[in-house]
Amino acid sequence: MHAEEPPRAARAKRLPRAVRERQILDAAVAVFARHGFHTASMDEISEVAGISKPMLYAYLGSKEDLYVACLRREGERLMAAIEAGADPAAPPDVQLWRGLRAFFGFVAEHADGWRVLHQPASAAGGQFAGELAALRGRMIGLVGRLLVRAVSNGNVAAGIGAATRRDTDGLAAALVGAGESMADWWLAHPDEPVGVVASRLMNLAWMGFGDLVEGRMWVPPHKR
Amino acid sequence: MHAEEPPRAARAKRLPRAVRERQILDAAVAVFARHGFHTASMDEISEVAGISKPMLYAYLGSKEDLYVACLRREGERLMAAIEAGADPAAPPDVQLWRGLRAFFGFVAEHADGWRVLHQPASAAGGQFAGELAALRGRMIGLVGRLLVRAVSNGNVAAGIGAATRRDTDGLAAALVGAGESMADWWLAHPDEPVGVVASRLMNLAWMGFGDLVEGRMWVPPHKR
DNA sequence: CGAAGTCCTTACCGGGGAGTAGGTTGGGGA
DNA sequence: TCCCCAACCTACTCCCCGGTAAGGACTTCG
Repeated sequence: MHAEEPPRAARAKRLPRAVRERQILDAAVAVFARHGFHTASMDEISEVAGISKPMLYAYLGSKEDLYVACLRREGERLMAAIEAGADPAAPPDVQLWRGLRAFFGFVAEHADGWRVLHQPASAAGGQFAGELAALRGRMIGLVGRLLVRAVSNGNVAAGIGAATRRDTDGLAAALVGAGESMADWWLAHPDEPVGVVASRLMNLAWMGFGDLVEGRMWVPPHKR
Repeated sequence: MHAEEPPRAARAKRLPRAVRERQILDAAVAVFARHGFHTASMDEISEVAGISKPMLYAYLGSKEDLYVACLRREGERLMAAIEAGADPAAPPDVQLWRGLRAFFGFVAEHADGWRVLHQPASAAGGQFAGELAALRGRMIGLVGRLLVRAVSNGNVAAGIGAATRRDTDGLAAALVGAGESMADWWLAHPDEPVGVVASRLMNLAWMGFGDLVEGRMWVPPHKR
């Protein structure tokens, strides 16, 4: 039944340890990004890496060790990307600008790494991912319509006038994410009263968007 | 070995179906919140619910069905809480204010529900939860220090002067969450160039915080 | 009292996947 | 040329956990 065994020379043979470890980590990141930790199988990782299973254990240890290794490598890469553009001498707004550029740059270049870092979710086969996405979509839609209404009551900021719908959708997603994140933070600081937390986010969100409505924008220094 | 079998009357016996279903869902939400979907076992859920395993399957179907039921119930509760305070006649800022209050109110009263909805993560036994939390902490620290520096360069907003450190930490968490969320949104709209996404979040974040630095605040109408 | 139906349990099955035992190949040194 | 060791694979074992079969007890109605 193993009639047409492929020449097998296709799989580069007997590589030095460091190279193999890189290959394995790359494969693991890809698989973990697609399936999440639990649904990912060591068999699939070994297959993607073009290697047999015992090699994984010989080089990277248990499945948990391997996952931690992925988290560490991608995490370090992310932090390195952000800190690379850091310039403590620059004014705060420029620093923030550069940090955001670096962050989104990382996401663009290492989408799988970002997925591994951010969504240990996606665990099951996209089944209740649908449920969650639907709920999230409803909330984003709610906020988005609110923003659209607010925009139509004020002056549309010049820079975002062209693709308003896109902008409001993206901003709505950001607001929802900010709310979720602050909620997590709140769980770690339970002594804060509701009003303080809510008004803090309110100040962040509304004052920012209020400025956009009135046509004030932050622009990168020197045309970039 | 089953020497001192407890009277077992402690477990309320022979309850009507509706009550049992509520008990089961409550237990499932608690367990899923603590362990995530995959690491949670039906045995543990049945134990927490004070019931035997086949009852779960008789009443709620498979493990996935049960999980979906939890998502739906908690999701509906969340949406209901938010929509309850909605008043389309109110001005946008008041609407947003009420929505935030309702949202955080839900999180406060149904922390487990929120966890189930938001972090299908936490999958493994808090092991690499630590890894992720550490990375997130570094990023929040980075942003937090940036905000502290920015505040000390401007006028401290009157309302947040007392607990500046807390405020900046919370705002930093919110900004990080907004960034993560917008990153996810971006993955669903890959045609957007980096600069557009980054500057959109920049406008949201900085203009909002810029106002705070200059002492301008949004205040709830009529002292609430 | 007996029949009927519902609630509930113990005790098991089967599959999938983490982890391993042991043999095989190929290259570098004597 | 021959040996030896490191890289590598095939082919298992074993456990955990989702799911179920088959039967027991309490309650209610004729």
